[in-house]
Amino acid sequence: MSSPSPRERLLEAIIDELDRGGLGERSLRELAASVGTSHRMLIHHFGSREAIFVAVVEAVEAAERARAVAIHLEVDPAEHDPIGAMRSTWRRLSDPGFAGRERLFFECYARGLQGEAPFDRLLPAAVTDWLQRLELPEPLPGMTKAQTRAFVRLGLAVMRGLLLDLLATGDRRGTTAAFEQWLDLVQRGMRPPAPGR
Amino acid sequence: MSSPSPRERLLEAIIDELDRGGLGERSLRELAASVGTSHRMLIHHFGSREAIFVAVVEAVEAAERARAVAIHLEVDPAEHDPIGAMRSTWRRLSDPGFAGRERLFFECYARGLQGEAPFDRLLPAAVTDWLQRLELPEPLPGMTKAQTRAFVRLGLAVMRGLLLDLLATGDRRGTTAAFEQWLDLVQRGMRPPAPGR
DNA sequence: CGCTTTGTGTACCATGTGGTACATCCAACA
DNA sequence: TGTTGGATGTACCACATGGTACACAAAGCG
Repeated sequence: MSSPSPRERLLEAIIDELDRGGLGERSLRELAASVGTSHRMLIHHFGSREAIFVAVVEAVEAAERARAVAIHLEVDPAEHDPIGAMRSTWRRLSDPGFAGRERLFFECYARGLQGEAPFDRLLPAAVTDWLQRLELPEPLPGMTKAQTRAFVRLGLAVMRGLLLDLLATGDRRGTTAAFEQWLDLVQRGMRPPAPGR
Repeated sequence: MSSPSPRERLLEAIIDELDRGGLGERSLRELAASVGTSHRMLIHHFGSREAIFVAVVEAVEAAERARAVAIHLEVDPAEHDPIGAMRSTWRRLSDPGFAGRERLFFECYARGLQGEAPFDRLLPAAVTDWLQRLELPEPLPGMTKAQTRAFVRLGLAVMRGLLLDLLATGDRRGTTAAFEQWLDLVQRGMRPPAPGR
């Protein structure tokens, strides 16, 4: 609640700016100009260009973690409606308002894959964090524990894959239809094999 | 079979090099040194740094297209074993030998998402090309045509999402288990709802 | 009040950048 | 043979880069 330090204000402005346009090969000066300061100030408050990237990665990571927690809370309360929880998760993820943040996430992810510091520090958590957090208290019906883990992992991949599709095509309707297809499969798969109607 | 032009040889060396390490913020000089030339030569044969990136994107795009075609051919011959085709596709995609090329693909993809030229020209084809190519001649049993399209789209997302996971974690076993979970779901979903055993 | 800390602007630095000019080399070809 | 055209090396250009030195202003505090 105390007035934020200039560093915090700057970081927020930077991330806002990166939400549009990403970081790409931007120089300190470009970045500074786009948030209304001088490169001198960025160096002063962050120490170096690299340190800015570190701060950005940490922010992206924190946002990702917060999202995982939020979804965890939503899924967990054993209301036994995983389908509904998944659907609302997708609805939130596919909100156009988040597109910028997600593009930034994937940019960091990809640069991390190439071993570029400091983006690579995002990777270990990018998958395992979610898997840990989404681990279900007990196996799904008809599955072993390992299968359930694999299923959750698959679910994460579905979200990421469709998100990648959505960001590239902008086709929210089509990707949502694909997601509904997923929910359908899950629903059918979770019914015992031969219910005998 | 004629001896390749120096430009072709250079491009191949460059892409080989990018398979390890990506392009990141590499300068002409770094790039030249890593493939054993001078930056002077790269400019001579390509015209500009940007033009090199164009050539790289085209190569990545061509590789992606070739992969789609190969899979199309494998899936199409109506041998009615889509599960087997998917499995072998995943086995091929998850081959560690392709990891470099896939990292490069995702890097280009992410940079394209940020609007960075010339990577953005990869995006339109990155999804629709696959969907067109994988379009099934007739709807899957129990699905409308639109649902079948959505299903294929979902399948692409599963591959991409799991690939992203695999590249980050290196956990081929775990991601393959997740993929098997997917195949399982598909298999169960494709059976008519109540076969009556 | 003076003193210190912090934020900011101006000017600067060495280095690296993409790109060019020009000379040289070498192989193909008449 | 001489000539030509592409490949290559050296040297260079103007400019942008990340980072620094230093001066100055404002605010907190004794």
